Amino acid sequence: MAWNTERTRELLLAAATEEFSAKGLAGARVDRIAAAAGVNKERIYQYFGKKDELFDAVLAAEMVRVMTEVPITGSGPESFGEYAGRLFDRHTTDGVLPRLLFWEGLERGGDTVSRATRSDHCAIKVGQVLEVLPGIDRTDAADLLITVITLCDGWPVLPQIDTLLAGSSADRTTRRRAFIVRTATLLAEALAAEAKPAPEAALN
Amino acid sequence: MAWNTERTRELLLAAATEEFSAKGLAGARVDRIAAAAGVNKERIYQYFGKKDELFDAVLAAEMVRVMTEVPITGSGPESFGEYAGRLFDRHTTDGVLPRLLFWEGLERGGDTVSRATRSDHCAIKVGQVLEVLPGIDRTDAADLLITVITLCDGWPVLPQIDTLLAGSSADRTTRRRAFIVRTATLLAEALAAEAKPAPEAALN
DNA sequence: CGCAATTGCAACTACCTGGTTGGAATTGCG
DNA sequence: CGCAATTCCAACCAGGTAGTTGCAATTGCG
Repeated sequence: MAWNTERTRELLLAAATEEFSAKGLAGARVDRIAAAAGVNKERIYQYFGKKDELFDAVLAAEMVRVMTEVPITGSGPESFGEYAGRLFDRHTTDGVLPRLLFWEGLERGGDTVSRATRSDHCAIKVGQVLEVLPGIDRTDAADLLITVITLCDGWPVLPQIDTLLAGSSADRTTRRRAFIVRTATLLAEALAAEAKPAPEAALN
Repeated sequence: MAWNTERTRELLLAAATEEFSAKGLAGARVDRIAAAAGVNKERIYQYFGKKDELFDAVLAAEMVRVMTEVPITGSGPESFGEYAGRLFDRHTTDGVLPRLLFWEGLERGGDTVSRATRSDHCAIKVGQVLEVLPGIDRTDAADLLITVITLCDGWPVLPQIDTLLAGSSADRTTRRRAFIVRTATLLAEALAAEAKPAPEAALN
């Protein structure tokens, strides 16, 4: 054996991540990925099979990365709101994962090739929510997560909406962040209050 | 003069809407649009210039259509929540506009060609929010709209997220709708309360 | 050093793309 | 009916695509 095969793989994966994020599955060019990685074209087919499978590898890796980089910790609605803020920041400074997710949703209509590995990590995420907001319904936890993810991921992908509706003031990002954090906290509070009814107020 | 030129235009626009929604700007095929419209290829270039401009025409038309079909009416937070529900329904039964918006955001990075006409209609929308929730800040109204639009539009485009996080139970759509309506109502209540401080409770 | 695994190179296939062109056919107003 | 505007048809262009192949060069373990 010879060569550092692992390094070649990672170079390709990194270049592919950039390319797919920018241009999508159909728009990405295999030649460009190989050139950016400084690696020959056929390595892609050797290591990942075809374009589609390379995209899968990229998306899975990126999901796991972000999920571990931005954990849900602490306890109570405030903590959950603060998580939303961190996720927002992460996506604002690096919009790769949001873009990959929306590309996948649009170009493949949700028919993921390798759903298996990813769903495990997602289950962990729902578990984290239940730890921070104990007692709430599992379905509500999932919906809460979906809401926050949709809001944080949608922001870097839909700059038009913001410009059209709110104009282009300098600190739009700051305002949007604050609004999302507020939304997340508010929702978490509502669900938590419902889980363990307050001493004075009953259900409703 | 002869021929029904207006009809030709509309046939092309309808076919293009379908094609662009499904495949995006880069993925759409001019030949396929022409064939679906039962019209010859060069008509597209004659009427709309190039592919890009056809996309603009499609997106503008679709935005105006949905905006007029789903107005923001009534008064109070409940009314706003009900608007969110109607928007959700509209996008769930016909996901064309959401897809077009996300395609544009991803493929053109927010650099819209014809922003002018669309921004007018958006200003109207913000105005409608201010009528339903009088007294709230204009920026908050915009953020409220952006939030609801992101949630309602993101849903049909990101089926993966839902499947991964919440499983694939039969009534996911119903649950998601309820959660979004609740979120919209909750936010509207919070902003309205802030606008005209309650008799008993002061600011904060 | 030797040798097998890995890689670079460059050409190649087979096909698809947006956009254009020239001429013939169709339409319906006046 | 005449005629001009509109449309169809079919070929065409220049360029780009994913994926493959055969061969020579490089690498580093044993």
